[in-house]
Formats: sequence, C-alpha cells, structure tokens
Amino acid sequence: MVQKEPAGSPKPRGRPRGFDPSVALNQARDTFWRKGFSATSLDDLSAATGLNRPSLYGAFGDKKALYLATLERSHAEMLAAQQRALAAPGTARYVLLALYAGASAIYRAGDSGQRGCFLIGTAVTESVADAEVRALLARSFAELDAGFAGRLGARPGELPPGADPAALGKLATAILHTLAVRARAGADEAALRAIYEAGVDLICGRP
Amino acid sequence: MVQKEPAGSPKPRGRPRGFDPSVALNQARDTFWRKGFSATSLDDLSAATGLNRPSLYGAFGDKKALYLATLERSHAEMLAAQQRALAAPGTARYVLLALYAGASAIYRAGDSGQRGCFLIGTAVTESVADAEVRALLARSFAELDAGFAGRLGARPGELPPGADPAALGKLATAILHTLAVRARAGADEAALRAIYEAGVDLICGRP
DNA sequence: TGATTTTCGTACCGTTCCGCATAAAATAAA
DNA sequence: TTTATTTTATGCGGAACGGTACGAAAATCA
Repeated sequence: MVQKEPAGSPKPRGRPRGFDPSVALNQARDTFWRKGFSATSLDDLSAATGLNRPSLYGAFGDKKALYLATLERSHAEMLAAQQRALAAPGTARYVLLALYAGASAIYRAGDSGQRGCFLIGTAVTESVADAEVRALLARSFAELDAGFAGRLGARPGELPPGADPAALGKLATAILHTLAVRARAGADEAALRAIYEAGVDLICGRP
Repeated sequence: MVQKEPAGSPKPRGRPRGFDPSVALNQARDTFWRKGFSATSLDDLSAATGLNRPSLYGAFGDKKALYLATLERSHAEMLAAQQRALAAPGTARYVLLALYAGASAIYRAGDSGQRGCFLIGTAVTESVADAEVRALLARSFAELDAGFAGRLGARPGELPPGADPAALGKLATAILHTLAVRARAGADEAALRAIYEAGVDLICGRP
C-alpha cells in the first residue's frame, strides 16, 4: 500500500502511513454498521481495516472516538445526499420519491444482510447511556427535519392548502426512520417502496 | 423472599424458588432497555435481578435466551396495549391520539434517561447479526401494522375517500418508530406530541 | 552515511466476560 | 429422622476484552 502524495504539502518527517485513514474509517464503519458498537471488538476492527490495534489507536484514538468519527462522517454524508436530492429539479413529490428510493437502496445493501441506516441501526441503542452519541443523534434528526422542511416550504402552492412545512418535514424524516428499522428487520424492496409511496401521498397530497 | 403458593398446584419436590421469575424478567428487560443487548453483562443482569448467575441460568438459560424472552414479552405487551387502545370508543383520530400519547409516556420514562421503545431501542441493532431477533422484529412490525389497519378500515367513511387502510396502518406504525428513536435521542414531550398530532392529521385527514 | 522521527508488528498487561463445577441450604417424600 | 430433589452461593477457568509497551522498520534530514 503506497501513500498518496498531495502536491505542495511538505513531507512529514518519519515513516509514512501505509494506509489511507479515510478508507480505514469506512471499513470500521461497515463493521459497526453490521454488529453495532458494543458487539464490535477491536479485533473485528483490526481485521476489517487490515490494521493492527496500535495503528488504529494512533490514527483515531480509542474505540469510542473511532465510532464517533464514523457517526460524524455518516451523518455528514447523509445530509449531503439529502441536500443533493432535494435540490434536484422537479416537484416535491418527485424529489421525495427519488430521495426515498435512494435511501431504500442504501438501507437494503450489505453483504451479510440488510443494514438499514447506520445511525438508526447503531447509535439509537448507545444513545441512552452515552451523551455524546445522543447529542449527535439529536442534531442529525434536527438537520434532516430542517432540510425537508426547507424544500417542502420552498414553492408556495405545491403542498395542500394549510399544510405546515415544519411539521411535514418531521414526518418526512419519520419515513426515513421507519424505512431504516424495517430494512434492518428484513423488509424487501417492494415493502419499503409501498411505505414511502404512501407516505409521499400523505405529505404532498394524493396526485 | 417467600415463594408464592398457587393453590391446587402440587408442591415441587426440592427447594422452592426464592424469587418471582416474572419480576426478574422485567428487571432484566429494564437493564437491556437501558444499555442494549451486547453492552449488558451477566453481572449487570445479576445485579438488577438480585440473582446470581447460576440462578439466572437455571431459570432462563443463557443471556441470549433471556433476551429473547424479554423481547417476546415486551412485544406481547405492546400488542395488547395497541388492541386495548384501538378498541376504545371514539373516532379513529381520537383513539390514535390516545394511543400515541400513551406510547410517548412510555418512551419518555426511565430513571436514567428516556429509553424509547424496547424493541426499537435494542433489537434493531442485533437484528442484522441474529436471525431470531430479526424474525421477532419483523413479526412485531407486521402485527402492529395489521392492528392499525384493522381499526382504520373498521368504520367506512371515517377516513378520507380512497384511503388505503393497509398502507395507512404501516404509516401509523411508522409514527411509533419515529417517536421511539426520537425519544431515545432525547426529544421532549412537546416535540413528540407535535409529531404524532401532525401524523394523525395526515392519516385521518385534517379535522 | 548516520541521526531523527514516525509508523508498524508482536507481545503482553490487567480486567471483564460467560458459563459451569461444586457444595451448602431448603424443602418434600419416605 | 433419613433420603431425595431442587435451588442457592461461592468461586473457578478459559477465553476475549480494551489498551499499551517496546523494539524493528521505513522514511526524511543532515
């Protein structure tokens, strides 16, 4: 494994890293995603990343810090995907359906069983005993709610008269929540699609 | 601790139990509820129930079997509570609001932080790696969906014209899902109420 | 080349984990 | 009382846990 060499950055003094921390972070996230935080051991993470424990520790800190880093990145990616989907051209109904279809595909992925949403599938369990996880989860929900609300309130007349974009935004996030837990329980593509199509019908009004 | 003596049952041969297995099961469930399955040790369970490990093992089997027993009981209680709430007199809107208010109260309970729903908060994480948990979770969702659908389709004319009770039933369960995960993330009573009121507005039609 | 700095790999530390072996205690039957 | 049976309590054993010390390896700098 050869290190990448970003031009212009002065080479650090000692022995260069033999791995890409960003890749390792994704591999660690995949492991947490499958087994959850508590059931994932440092040996699991070591095997998944190909790094030994000292290298993991040196790059990310202890297991908890590594987990928080995967949560933070995953939330940022989810939020970016939401923004991208909601900024696409088309009606609210159209972009919501596309967004949920994309989420459904992600939730059903996974080599050893459908994994659902990373935050819902792993952080929800830890959040009662861990204030940092809980705070990140609450922030993630709030930002998703706001993202949906922004798009739903963007074009006057697109929603049924009297609709409250903020309230509907929270329900749009609720659809993601139910898709996430149901995917983890094994629901297939048709089952998830039926749910989000019915949800979009309610949020945007039947067409 | 004195044993209960159900009349008519022939006394078992040996030393009688010094504890009530049903009470112990609830105490074990509360521990799983707070920390999740993987993070809960047999010592935690022993401390919570007041039993030592051999007694726990003798009464319930290993940790996994004990956990499955708590899941099964919790699901049965949830389903019974749903049936009771939906069979109450009143419009669909009224009974749904009452049901969600009751769920919200349960989800916000907990001595050390809001715990949400037991199944959503703990089983969703385990369900990818454990087929038994996954099957129980899927069954639980399906039965809740069916319970809601049954009530929503029970009285013709109660829903907006053209509404599909089966699809709305799944969305009614979705409201429970989002309440459960948001409670675990720390959402307060007003936040949860705003969500389920908006959800009921959509499902039953604005009043 | 040699010194310096950082990473890598092995091995280890103390702790905690789950499960059980064993014996004492408590009750019913004989 | 004696015997049989079941539940308690103590404590052990092997494995896995998270985390780290330490020396070898690989790069840059002088």
